[in-house]
Amino acid sequence: MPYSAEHKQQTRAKIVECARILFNRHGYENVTINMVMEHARLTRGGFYNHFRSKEELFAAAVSSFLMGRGARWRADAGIDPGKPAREDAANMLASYLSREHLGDLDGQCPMIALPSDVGRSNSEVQAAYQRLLTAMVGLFEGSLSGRAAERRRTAMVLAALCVGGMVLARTLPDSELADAVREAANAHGRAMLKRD
Amino acid sequence: MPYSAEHKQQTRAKIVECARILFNRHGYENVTINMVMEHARLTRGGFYNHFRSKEELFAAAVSSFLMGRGARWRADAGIDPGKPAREDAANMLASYLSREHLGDLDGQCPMIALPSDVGRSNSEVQAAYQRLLTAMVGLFEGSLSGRAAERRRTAMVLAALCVGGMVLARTLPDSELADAVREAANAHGRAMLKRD
DNA sequence: TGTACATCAGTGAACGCGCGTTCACTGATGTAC
DNA sequence: TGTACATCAGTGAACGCGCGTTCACTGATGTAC
Repeated sequence: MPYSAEHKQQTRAKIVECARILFNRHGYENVTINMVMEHARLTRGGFYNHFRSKEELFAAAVSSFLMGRGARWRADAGIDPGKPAREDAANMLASYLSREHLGDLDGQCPMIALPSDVGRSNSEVQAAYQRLLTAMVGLFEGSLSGRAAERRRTAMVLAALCVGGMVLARTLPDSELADAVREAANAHGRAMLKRD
Repeated sequence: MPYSAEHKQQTRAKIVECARILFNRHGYENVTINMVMEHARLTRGGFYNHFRSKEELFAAAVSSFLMGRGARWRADAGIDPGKPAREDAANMLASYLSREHLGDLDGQCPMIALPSDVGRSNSEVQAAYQRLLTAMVGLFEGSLSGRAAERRRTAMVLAALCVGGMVLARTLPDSELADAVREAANAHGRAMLKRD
């Protein structure tokens, strides 16, 4: 028997992690299989022992964010539906719209690092993206009070603010303007949570 | 003397218009010079009579949106600084976050069709993108009342809502969820304008 | 304990392909006379 | 008015290159005996 049972799985995980970082940094089209495999200290040819295609790798990379940071969002959202984890929502908002998150090109949420790449990819990738947004909306929703429909609507507005503020901030070359947009979105979201 | 003075300019404009549509539809990396030239009913080689590189074309394409729809935003924003053109802002918000705009893949605002492509492009492209956002923020700003700093902050929040709501809606495969996000952003923005 | 062996993760050369760009050319154009 | 000509927008074949993917192989591994 060759190698241990989890050896292959570990290699796969290493490839996905390298891919996630590289996709975040350079975008889907600008990352080559070769780049990914070299970063994982492997060679080109071995890739197809783990994935059927580059797109399958992309789906795995977007999903892997959900398993990491995204899992925490879902955990926070699901702790106790009766008790609104208000500070969880406030923390999420503040950290999502923070300067640290903006500068963290490698670890950034794919919703802001790769929005158009995902929009053009296959349904597997888009499903992973949707799960990510659903987790975020769920966290906000759980922390709000009032009627279900209204809570849901407010949670979606907060998500749109988070993503919109960061997508803009990421793209604007004038970093003062970028910070102003980010901070305006942050302050408005905070006020919405406080008002609730 | 060969050809008329504006003949070349017209050809160039046709190439830019075809490019703008194709970039919007497929993204920067997935559009080839050949595709653009064929759509303009020209041949590959002639491209370099008009542009030095593909990236220069991209900058021209993003700018061309500013000259079209974007110019209207700036005109609306600048009509009369003293008189807040409130219905202009309400119209902008409603039409930006409309289902029509979401479905109009060809004519869509580049801020939502190409956010990550622009983020990865050169400074010429990013400058065009920033001008687009500045025009949008300017329009909202002019329609609000209150102190300058507060108006600016609110205008930025509205812009983040517009872009965030549409970026999400464009990427979500579940179209009911996409509509819900879009509508939530729309309703919240409308309420902000009304409250002002 | 030691050896023979089957497995398959990983290697690296090669494949066909289409890209952005270059270049020698061609032929429609408007001017000069 | 008619013709010769210089210009240069547009043509289309060709360039080098790097991509995603395939494939014959190799050699580290853990088991069987």
